[in-house]
Amino acid sequence: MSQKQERQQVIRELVATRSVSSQEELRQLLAERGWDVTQSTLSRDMHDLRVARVPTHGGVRYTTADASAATDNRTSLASLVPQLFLGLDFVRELIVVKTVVAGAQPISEAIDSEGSPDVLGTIAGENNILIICRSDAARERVAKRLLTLARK
Amino acid sequence: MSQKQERQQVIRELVATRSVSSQEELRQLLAERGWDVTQSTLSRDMHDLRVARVPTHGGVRYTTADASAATDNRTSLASLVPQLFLGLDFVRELIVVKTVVAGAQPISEAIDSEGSPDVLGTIAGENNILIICRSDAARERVAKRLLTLARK
DNA sequence: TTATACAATGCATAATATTGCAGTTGCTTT
DNA sequence: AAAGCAACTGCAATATTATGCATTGTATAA
Repeated sequence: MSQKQERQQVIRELVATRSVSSQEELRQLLAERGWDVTQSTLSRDMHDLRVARVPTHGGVRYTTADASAATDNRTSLASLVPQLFLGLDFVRELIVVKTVVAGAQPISEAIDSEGSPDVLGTIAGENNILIICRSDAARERVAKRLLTLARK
Repeated sequence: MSQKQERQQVIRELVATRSVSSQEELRQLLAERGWDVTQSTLSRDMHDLRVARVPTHGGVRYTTADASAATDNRTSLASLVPQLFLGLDFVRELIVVKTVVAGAQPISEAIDSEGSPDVLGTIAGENNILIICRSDAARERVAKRLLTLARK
């Protein structure tokens, strides 16, 4: 994955999980995580990612489109993940997938319907999915697959 | 209906039906229709109306945001927990939190939005939350924090 | 390796949007 | 009608975001 793609993935997650209100603020959050770029680059990233700037009660906030806008009856993981996936993390045989708002349910269903022997089952919240895998090795395969799909 | 309200209604329609890409452009559209205001006022109107600025293929356009995007009702754990928390239990890197009815969702969101590295993610049911932590040590910290907040 | 083509990025600056402040307008109360 | 208030708005100064251009990085072909 190129630097740019990785960075943009991190941006998607940051913007979805925190209340980022300027590109300069985002630049600092990225810097704390080791990504050193200028505001110019972020302006371009935000455009690439179609991250919207929406007014909130006392200011503004960046946000990604939610699942309702991105999903039109598509059900395969391959078509869902690039749109809805924000990031994942894991411990032992558990994977936690972060998604855009309302993105957990459709992805979760898509995973379940694949009936993979690696996956015991999934539980979806609002924007998190818990995937219970059969083993550490299984977890590795599942995580890798998702990450691959995520970068279109 | 006040001038302001009428104007904002017109703005809603304009923004919904045309591709407006700057407040200055909007100002001109309004001027053609007899509304003479400065861009400053439009900035305030856009905020009142929660009109989002979203990047498109070759530029940006304004669009009315849906409620979820504009709402910034992220409340702090510190204020939520004393009200809603009932107790917790854990095993390995998992914590199960019991809350009052309907208390799981808000606490869950508050935890997620903190973006703690100790927490991989949370899944909320009606009055139970599953918190997936990064490690046993992380689980200890998170549990301790919740218990501390609970007795304030 | 070197050359070539193109993507990615920073810098400086232009384009846009936000906001403090003061003046005006419109309402309500006395 | 006059006074008191709060909402509304313009102006000018700030703050934030976008972008042209030059440079640097990267992948590919020779």
